[in-house]
Amino acid sequence: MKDVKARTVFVPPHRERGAVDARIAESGLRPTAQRSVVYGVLLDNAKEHPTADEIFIQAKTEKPEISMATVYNCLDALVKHHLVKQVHLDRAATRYCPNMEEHAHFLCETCGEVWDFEIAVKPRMSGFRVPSGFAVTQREVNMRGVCPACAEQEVVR
Amino acid sequence: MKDVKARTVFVPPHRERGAVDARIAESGLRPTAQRSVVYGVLLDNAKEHPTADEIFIQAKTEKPEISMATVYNCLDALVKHHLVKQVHLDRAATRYCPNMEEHAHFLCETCGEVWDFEIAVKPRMSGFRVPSGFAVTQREVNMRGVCPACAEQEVVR
DNA sequence: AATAACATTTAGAATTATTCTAATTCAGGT
DNA sequence: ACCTGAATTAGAATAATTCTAAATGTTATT
Repeated sequence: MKDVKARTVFVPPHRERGAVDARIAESGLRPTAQRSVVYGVLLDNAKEHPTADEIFIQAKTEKPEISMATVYNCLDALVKHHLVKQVHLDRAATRYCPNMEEHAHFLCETCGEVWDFEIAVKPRMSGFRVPSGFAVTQREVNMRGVCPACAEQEVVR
Repeated sequence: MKDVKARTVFVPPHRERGAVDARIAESGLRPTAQRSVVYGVLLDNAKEHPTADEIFIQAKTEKPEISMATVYNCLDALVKHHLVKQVHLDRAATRYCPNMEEHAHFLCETCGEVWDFEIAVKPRMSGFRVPSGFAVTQREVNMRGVCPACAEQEVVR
């Protein structure tokens, strides 16, 4: 699997960078400089579903003193406050996604890129029956397979 | 989150232990002693969605010479041959599931147990639109929330 | 404005899951 | 029995994440 940046099919609504602090505050979190940078980086790179590490590298260009531990702290805080969600596609590093609309992820097993798939019908995890008594607060839908570009190459080969 | 064994709502069809080797062979894998033990342990503990580590501990009681690397090797082989699937619920260790029927997983965020949720309608990842050109070979649906037992306790408290 | 109380950040060490490596063992075909 | 390749093994190595303790920053209280 090549080590390539992930792209997306479904482009999440873009958020103006100036509003980042406001959003953080609205969520109930104190908007510290570090949280702003981390969330900002994530918003700017939503399509790439970056890992903590990738976020750290980018955040460092904006705020060189930031530490890896802080990136993890901030991400955890953002996740707890529902501004960001984690994507667990495989054994590899967790990816982060600031698109909070219900959508699925697709991992191309050939090139490693990650894509967003939107839902057709409204929400509701249609098809899955939640037994009574269980309170579902979060859903994660992941698919794997081959993306169009890689499928093409296989034919050629 | 307490460290508790996982239970299940949906009990996967039980497989007789004697047929384990046959199944492995059918999948195209050579049924070695280690693969039999690993797959057997997994079938016997399907409800618990064990981690590689937990499988290792159990496998060791049946075959003391088995090594952790072998458990990983076997699990990888079983996954490749579609006898087992990986479950990526969070940052923690990957869990393994020998129930290959399409179903979802539910993680109780309070007690840490994992449950199987069956699908209501037939298959088809209904609700999610797969853009044309993408070939989906595998799906994983995970939910998180609070299980009945934990919900009960919260009320009491 | 000073102080106390608390939250956040930091660097680096520690932990954990997983993968890698090289040597050894095993199984099937000749 | 012997050869060849596959599978297994122990242990080292790696990678992601968490932990720790100290330092810094923020807010509330006086």
